[in-house]
Amino acid sequence: METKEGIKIEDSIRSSPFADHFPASNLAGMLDFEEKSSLGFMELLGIQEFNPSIFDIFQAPIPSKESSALTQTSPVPASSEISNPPMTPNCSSISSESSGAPNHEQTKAVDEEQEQQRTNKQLKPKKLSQKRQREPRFAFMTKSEVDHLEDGYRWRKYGQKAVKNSPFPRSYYRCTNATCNVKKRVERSFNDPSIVVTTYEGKHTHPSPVMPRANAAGLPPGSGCSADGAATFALPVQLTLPHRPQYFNNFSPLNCGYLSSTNPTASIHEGRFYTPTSAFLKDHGLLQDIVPSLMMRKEE
DNA sequence: CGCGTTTGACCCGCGC
DNA sequence: GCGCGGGTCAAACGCG
Repeated sequence: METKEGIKIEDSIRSSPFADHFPASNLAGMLDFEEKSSLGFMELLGIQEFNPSIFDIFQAPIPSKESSALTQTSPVPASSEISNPPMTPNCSSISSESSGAPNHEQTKAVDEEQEQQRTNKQLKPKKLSQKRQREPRFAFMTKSEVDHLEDGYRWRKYGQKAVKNSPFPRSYYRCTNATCNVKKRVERSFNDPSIVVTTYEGKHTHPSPVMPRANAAGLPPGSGCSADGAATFALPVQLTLPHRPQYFNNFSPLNCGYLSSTNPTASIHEGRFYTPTSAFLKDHGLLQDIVPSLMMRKEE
């Protein structure tokens, strides 16, 4: 499944708009860490964890199938992927779920016919089968006692499934904004129940409803949590939660460019994972200030 | 009443 | 072709 759609780590790094901010040595170190570490569940996400920058997903999508080469260490499907074709930035998402799928008016009409037929046949006519176009995905692991981490957006749960070989169910969330197509999956690690794996899919088409300080802190429109789709995440923030999650590894969106560019070893804090919250709090006190600082570093 | 969660059924893709 | 597992739908329900 998803293992097929992994991304090539190094290529992604090099193609990353943040590549300039990752000294080669740092990158190597990070890769080494990724390769050498035998982290159990970490391996499950090994590739994605090391996604060089979440911003790649939105700025320079990478073809998935062609570039998948990183799954050799992942016995279990990976949790994130970059699956958009390398078209122009922002090419995929805003046009809703059907975007990218080859469905035009004709197919739409056909679909409606089929749907009518289904309606006659079944009690519960379901949505028709267009080829599902996967949005870019991005996953990270968080050490937290709460499953659903606050990330600045409002989510509505639309499903929950038992995960094979895991006692923990996987929850499916969708952004409550009607125009927004972003989804996320939340599941706990089988190996370490204290770890929450969150997988985002898609792009927010609206500003974060609870990130008022983003703009105030100097976030230019389009550079961060804005509606124009340049970047789409509100980075997970834990401002109000009693639990302070620990973001794992280099893959955390929070250390894309920030920590890695300053201290390559920071991301392997405690040998396994890194706690960006505390690090950021040192300098900024609030995670909301981090996002702008991250962006501003890019500008430097 | 509106919004979010729960949950069983259904759909779809993939591997065998 | 079939079965399995992931993903989604939508009715029912709960809560403020």
